[in-house]
Amino acid sequence: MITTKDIAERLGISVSTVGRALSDDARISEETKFRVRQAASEMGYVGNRAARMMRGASSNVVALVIPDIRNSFYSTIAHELSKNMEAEGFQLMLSETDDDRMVELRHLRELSANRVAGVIIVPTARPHGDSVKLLRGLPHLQLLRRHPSLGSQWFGVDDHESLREATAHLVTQGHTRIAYLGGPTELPTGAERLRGFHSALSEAGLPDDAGRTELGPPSSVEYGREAVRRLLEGPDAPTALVLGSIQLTLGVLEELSEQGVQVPGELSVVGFGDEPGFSWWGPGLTTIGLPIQELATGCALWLMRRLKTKPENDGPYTSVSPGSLVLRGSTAPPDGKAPSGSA
Amino acid sequence: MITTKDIAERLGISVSTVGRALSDDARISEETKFRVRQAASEMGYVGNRAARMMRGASSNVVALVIPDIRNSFYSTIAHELSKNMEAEGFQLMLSETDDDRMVELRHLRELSANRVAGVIIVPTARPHGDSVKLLRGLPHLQLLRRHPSLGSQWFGVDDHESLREATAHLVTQGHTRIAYLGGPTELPTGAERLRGFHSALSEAGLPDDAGRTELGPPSSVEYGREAVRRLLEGPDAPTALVLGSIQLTLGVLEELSEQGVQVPGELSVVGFGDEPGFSWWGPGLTTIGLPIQELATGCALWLMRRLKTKPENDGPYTSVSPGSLVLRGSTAPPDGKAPSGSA
DNA sequence: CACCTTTGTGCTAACGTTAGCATTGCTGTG
DNA sequence: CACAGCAATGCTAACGTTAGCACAAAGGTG
Repeated sequence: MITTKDIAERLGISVSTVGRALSDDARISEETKFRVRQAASEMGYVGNRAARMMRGASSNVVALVIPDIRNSFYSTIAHELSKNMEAEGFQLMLSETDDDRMVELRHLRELSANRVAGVIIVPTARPHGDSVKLLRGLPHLQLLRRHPSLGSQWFGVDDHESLREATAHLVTQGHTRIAYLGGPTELPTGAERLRGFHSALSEAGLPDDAGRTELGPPSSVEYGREAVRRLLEGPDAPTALVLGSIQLTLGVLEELSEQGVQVPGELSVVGFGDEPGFSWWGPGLTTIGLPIQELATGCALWLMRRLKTKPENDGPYTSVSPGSLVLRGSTAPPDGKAPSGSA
Repeated sequence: MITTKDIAERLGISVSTVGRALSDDARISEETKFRVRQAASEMGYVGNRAARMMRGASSNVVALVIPDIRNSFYSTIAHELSKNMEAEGFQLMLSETDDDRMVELRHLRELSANRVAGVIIVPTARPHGDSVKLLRGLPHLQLLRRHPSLGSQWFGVDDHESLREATAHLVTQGHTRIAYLGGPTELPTGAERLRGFHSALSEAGLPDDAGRTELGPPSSVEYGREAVRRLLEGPDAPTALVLGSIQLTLGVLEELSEQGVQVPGELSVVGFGDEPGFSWWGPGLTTIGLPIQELATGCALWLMRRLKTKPENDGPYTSVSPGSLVLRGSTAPPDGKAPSGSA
């Protein structure tokens, strides 16, 4: 690799002069600057950021720590972050945890060793103590999920209200046997979504056991298939289903298609998230739309500002974006009942 | 940030001893090692890789340079790479080019400044001269697309054969007015796919003008919608459509759903790639399946080996994976003709 | 002409880590 | 007891860059 020393030797000047010429220092003559730049360009010089970091410069890398990039929520986020950060000269490091706290810890160790400038993290259910320590030493931001022992900067969506609204929609249509299929309550998002589901039921005066729930790994398509199979068995199968995870939704849709379940005839369904395929699935999937793009842009802007200014303004920050129910054809009153007021 | 010096001062020993204790050097007494590790752990010491790199250690970061992470091909690749590399202690840097050669160049400059250990790149149509220079100085690997001025290591799929097979399938069913909608021929993949399409037509003895083609930005869902609208206009609209890009496929499916086009009645369709929604779209989308996961694993293994061994074995390497046609319900003979032999 | 200022450049140290070489104190052997 | 050998540790330099200070030459001012 070419260094400033190589350029200096070739031009018979000192490394200091080369360094200053490259950083456009006012004290260097225009002629020298020109010759240095010429030589640097010819020789393919690229500054060594590791050396700059040793001199106190900060890294230009921000890490995104997420469960799985194949989840369209996360790839959307990665894209949006990348786009916003590229404009500011930052690079994006991608770390997938697979929702495994030990993998998360290993990644955080590496990120810390690499002295990344900041971290945007969707934490696992219970991050390792060392992960917490490592994050304390880094500007970081929690995304979607929120763990109390991490920093108090958080960008998320209103999980409770989203699920409440979705469930209320089904209640309004007259459903009384409604199932919820979502992630485990260990995850803050899982807990909030389940809570939203129950809120809607109790607000409607429905008994708590009106709602059947299946909680499982939120990023397992396969679990979605199994769970919906279980839910539809037996005589008192629910007439409506609300989902609390995009991957589970994908599994459910596949299974329902394969088994030829009539939607919304036999079962009303409200999905979670919005994928291209959701609009063309069966009668069109009514689903909980989330402003993921805006969320990611918000994160990017916040972090960019945080990294460019003094770290004084590190007060707690919370941004809760509302979801919105996207109405399509997959929900209808059960057994042709009237749309409302029949309980 | 805690350094070895801090640990040394606290324990009243030299930095050398601390460094050696942490790297488990045989010359250091067990007792000292224990004390150093204890202190390091308590103080939250994390080695500074920038400093190690200055001493000749190589980076543990590999960059993935792709057009857009939201494309499921690329998110699958990113996931697979990440998974394989994490096991070897490598981290993944993500750079999105948006198929813009200047953005690509900016990213490569940064990656080079950060002294990444290697690069896996899906190059833009015509990478900038400086991009080529930069890549020459880095172990790199081309993925899917292949540009002659870059290195001779390439992992791709058989674009020509995949499209030939897909088109031949339609020809066999009796279609004589077939359209191809894919990426521009400036992209090596676009050119190969188009060539495959034409190969199938000429093998079938069909005139070249039997095939209508629409070439546009391969990652624009919107362009897919517009293009299929154009294709279906007019009296001699094609009876079958083959696609050459996953994003264009998404656009086409949306548009066909919205317009209520009968598939395969009015139009037979062969998609590109395989997404969750493809199986439940209309009658099920017949599509060109590609072994993206295997491809990514191959890349990861090749690069990990390359980075761990001496760079002697840098001979040309090419891996071409075959695609496979996934038959579902979206293709049928036109106008109820017999499945074959009716031309 | 002595002095100050300006302009352009060089020298040196520092960042954190590590490898080579030097040093210290001890044990064992002749 | 002298000395070799060894175990444990310290000292120093080097990686590439940059900032502070020093320095030389030239021009301007009294």
